Amino acid sequence: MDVTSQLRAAARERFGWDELRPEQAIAMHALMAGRDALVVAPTGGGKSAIYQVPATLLPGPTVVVSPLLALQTDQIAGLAERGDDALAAVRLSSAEGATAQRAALERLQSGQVEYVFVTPEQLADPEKLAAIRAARPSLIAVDEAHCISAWGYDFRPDYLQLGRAIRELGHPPVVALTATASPPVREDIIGRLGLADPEVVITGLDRPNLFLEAVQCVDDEQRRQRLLDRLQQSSPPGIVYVATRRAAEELAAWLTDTGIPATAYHGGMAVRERRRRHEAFAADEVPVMVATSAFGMGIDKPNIRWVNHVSLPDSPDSYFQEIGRAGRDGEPAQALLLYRAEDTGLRKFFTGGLPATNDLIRLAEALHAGPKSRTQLREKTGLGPRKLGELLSLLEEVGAAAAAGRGGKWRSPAYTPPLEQAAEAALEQAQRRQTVQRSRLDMMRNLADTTACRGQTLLAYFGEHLDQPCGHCDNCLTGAAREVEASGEAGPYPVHSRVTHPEWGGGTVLRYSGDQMTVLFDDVGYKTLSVPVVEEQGLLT
DNA sequence: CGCGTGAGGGTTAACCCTCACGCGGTGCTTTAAT
Repeated sequence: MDVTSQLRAAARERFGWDELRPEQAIAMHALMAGRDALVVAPTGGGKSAIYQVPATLLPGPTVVVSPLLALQTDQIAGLAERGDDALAAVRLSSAEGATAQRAALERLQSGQVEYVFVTPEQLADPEKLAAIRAARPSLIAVDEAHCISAWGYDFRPDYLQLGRAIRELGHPPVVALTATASPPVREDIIGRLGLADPEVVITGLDRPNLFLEAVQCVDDEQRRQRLLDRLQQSSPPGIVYVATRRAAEELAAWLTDTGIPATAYHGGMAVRERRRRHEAFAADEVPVMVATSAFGMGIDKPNIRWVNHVSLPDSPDSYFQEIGRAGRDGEPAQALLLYRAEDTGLRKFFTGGLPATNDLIRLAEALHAGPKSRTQLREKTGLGPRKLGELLSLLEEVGAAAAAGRGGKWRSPAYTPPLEQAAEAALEQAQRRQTVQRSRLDMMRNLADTTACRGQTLLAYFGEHLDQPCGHCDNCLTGAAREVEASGEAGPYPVHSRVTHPEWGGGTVLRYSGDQMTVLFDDVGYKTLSVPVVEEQGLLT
């Protein structure tokens, strides 16, 4: 039986899926042939199948790396529902007691388990990693892989160590899955995981049933009023995204007072309360959810009619992910962005500052004095766990830190640069990342301000090209998009061609709009340039 | 980075301005005390 027939048979018999979509099949074939893959596809687009089906055909267990325990719980429940021993799944996490963990590992060693769910933090534990390695995994799936980029650098540093964990597990085929990833994020995922010539599968990102709008507001009062006006005309269920926990609570209370029953949701609430509210929303008992970005991954509710933003997201990546939760059923849905110029301040703050040179030097020094565990390094340098993770990975990137064997310790590599030089290189690396992140925020601002077609602008950001204006945004509706289109310069360089700027280096042309062009530079991120200026001064080559 | 807040000073006395300061998201983990 050939691979295609095997995959089809497994999908039908084990999971009850009669058809495999072409994108699913392409990715599965790559994995079956021993290759890595990166899949960008919307939630609910059958991403899980891409690892679940090949897992049943490959000889060993499959390691599933997933960021949230709640997400893992749902996925394990979904597999258990099939009632098939060949789909047995276990989880290693802080939610399991010592006894449960031992039992899970024993089942894993004796070959009774097909799927092992873990967080990146679990793989950072040398003993657990060794136990998983002993079970000889034949496939690794990294779900919600954009978390590497979004969280790895400061929030959850173990995300940056996934590449090493994969190597230590013998680098079986790896599939990274996410609903959104702009080119820099894709590059980050591939680089960080150490994917080798992966099969990259990107499904259509345009969402014709989503109507996109953006309105700039002068103050919060006006913004609230506009939101209220809109909500009074909209049918629930819907999500309002806000930037802070306090705003979530206050806005939910205010809407409720005004006659629109709303519930708040954010990361500061007790886990049980969060789950209760999430379930109430899923069951249509709560019509309006006012939430921070904590309300996101794992929401697979088909009938969300609108997603409104009452603050500017930090990037088109986040924006796309958040509005993407509306209209999964294919019925018309609205995405309204109410923003203020001042919103960018908070986002810049969240991006974080640059590390102190002193801290970098002290850490490099401590490593130089001999191999140390994280705990020892924290004692030696006085750095908090999060900061330590961030600085360690920066030093690792510039060759001034490395894992010392498999014991979870860190050391200075043999040819480590001098302390000051290492610190300077690490700082430059952090600066580069900050510059790129800020350019993504600029692009978000751009997307909000533009009078051009928003669908085209958004897709261009992701490196995709829409031949025609999208026809489902406010600017298309008013005709503003057509005017911009009509005044558009014929670009001197084709879309997606490579160019070089004297100061910013190499980049890729993404889009022309009016007399502006957007270029994604490898080192400094997204830039918008004036086409006449570029032509007159011969800025690009 | 930029907002809201409260203290303090200045004063045509009940308010106005200035300035400093705190605050702000995302979740894993593990552990100590009830």
